[in-house]
Amino acid sequence: MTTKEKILTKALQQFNEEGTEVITTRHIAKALDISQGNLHYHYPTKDVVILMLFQQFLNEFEAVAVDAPTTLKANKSLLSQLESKFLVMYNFRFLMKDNDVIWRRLPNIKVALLALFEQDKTAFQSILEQSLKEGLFKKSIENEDLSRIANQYLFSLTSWLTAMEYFPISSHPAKTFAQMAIQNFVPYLNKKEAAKWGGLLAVDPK
Amino acid sequence: MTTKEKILTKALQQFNEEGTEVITTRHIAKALDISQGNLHYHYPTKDVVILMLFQQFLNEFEAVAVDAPTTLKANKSLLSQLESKFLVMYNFRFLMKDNDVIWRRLPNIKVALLALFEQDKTAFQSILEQSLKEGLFKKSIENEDLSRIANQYLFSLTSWLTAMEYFPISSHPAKTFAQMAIQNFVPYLNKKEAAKWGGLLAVDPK
DNA sequence: GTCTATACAGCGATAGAC
DNA sequence: GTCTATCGCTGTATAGAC
Repeated sequence: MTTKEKILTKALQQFNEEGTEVITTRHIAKALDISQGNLHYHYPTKDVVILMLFQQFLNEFEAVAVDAPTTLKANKSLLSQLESKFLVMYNFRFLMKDNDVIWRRLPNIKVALLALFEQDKTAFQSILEQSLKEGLFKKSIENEDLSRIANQYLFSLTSWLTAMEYFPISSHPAKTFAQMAIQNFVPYLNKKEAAKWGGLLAVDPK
Repeated sequence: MTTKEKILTKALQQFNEEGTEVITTRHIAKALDISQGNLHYHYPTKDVVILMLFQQFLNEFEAVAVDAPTTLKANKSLLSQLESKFLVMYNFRFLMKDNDVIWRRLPNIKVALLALFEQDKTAFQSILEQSLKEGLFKKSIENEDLSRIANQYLFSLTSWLTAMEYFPISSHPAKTFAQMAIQNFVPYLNKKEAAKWGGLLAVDPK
C-alpha cells in the first residue's frame, strides 16, 4: 500500500473510532509514523481527506446498489443486498454519525447524501409498486400505505447509525438494522408472502 | 433575565444553529456583548454550560412526560403529549443531533440519555400491553409484534432529529415526526380503532 | 517523497484591576 | 459582577532542506 493509500485507510479508521472533530492531521500522521508535512504533501487539507473518503463511500455504495431486484418476491437477494449497503454505511459511519459536523465543514456532502438516499428510496418504492401489481399485498392496502412504507424505509436508511447507539444488540449492527429497515412492509403482505418474510427476518434486537 | 440566564439561552440558540464544535465561549460572549472573562465567571468551563443545558432538557422532558395516558384509547392526549416531548427535544436538538460529539466530551450524558429513552420506551410498551387487554388490536396480533412496535417507537424517538434532515416537510418537524413515530401500531389495530387513529394522523411528509 | 521547523490563528481558561 | 490582558496549548497549513 502506498503512503497515500495508507493515509486514507488510517484516517477512516480513526474518524470512525474517535470522531472527525478530535482526530487531527497530527494524529493520523503520528499513527502512521510519518510527518505531518508528508501528509499534507499528499492531501493539502484535512477537508480533502474527508472528501476522498466520501467519494470512496459513494463508489462502494453504488457498486452494491447495482443489479437490484425488482420485486419483494426476491426475498433473499433483496435482504442480502440491503445488508451489503448497510455494511458499506457502517464502514464509513463517521460520515453519517457526525453528519452535522461534516455538513457544516463540507456542505456539498450534504447535497450528495440527500440525493443518494432519495434515489435509493425511489428505487425501493418501485419495488413496492411492482409487488403490488404482482398481488403480494393484502387487498386492503392503499396507495397511501405504499408511500408511508417508503418513507419509513428512508427513515431507517438515513438514521439507523444514530439509533444503533440506543439498542443493545448481539449480531452485527448492519445485519440487524437492515432487517429492521425492511420489516415495515410485512404487516401489509398477504399471508403467503408474510410467512416467507417472517421466516427470513429473525428476531428483533435484544 | 440575569446574565447567568442570558448565557444559557444564547448558548442553546447558538449550539442548535451552528453546532457545539464551532461555537466557542468567545462567540457566546460576543453575541451577548459581555466579555469572555465574565462568561467564565458564571460558568467555569464550556462543559459546564453544556451540562446545565442538558439538565434543563431533562427537567423539561420529564415535566412533559408526567401524567401519561395508559391506553391507546386516549388518542388525542397521547398524540399531543408526544408532540410536546418532541418539541422539547427539538428545542435542545444540539444534544441529539451532535450526540457523538457531545458524548465524547461528556460520557455521562450518554448514560443519562440512554436511560431516559429506555424508560420512555418501557412506558410506551405498557400502553401497548394495556391496549391489548382492552381488545384494541386485531386478533391476529402476537406478542412479538408488540415488542417490535415498541422498538420502532424507540428507533423513532431517538433518531428523528437525524432523519429530519432528509425529509422535506412543511409543518413543524416535532409535529410531523411525532405522528410518524406513533403510526407504527396502526396496521395492528382493529378496524374501529384504526379508523379513529387514521383520522388523527394526517398525511406523511411531502 | 519525506523530513524538520515554523508561521499563524483560535481555543479554553486564569489573573488581576475596577 | 464585569472588564482587559494574557498564558499555554493545539489546530491547519506552508517553507525549505535533503
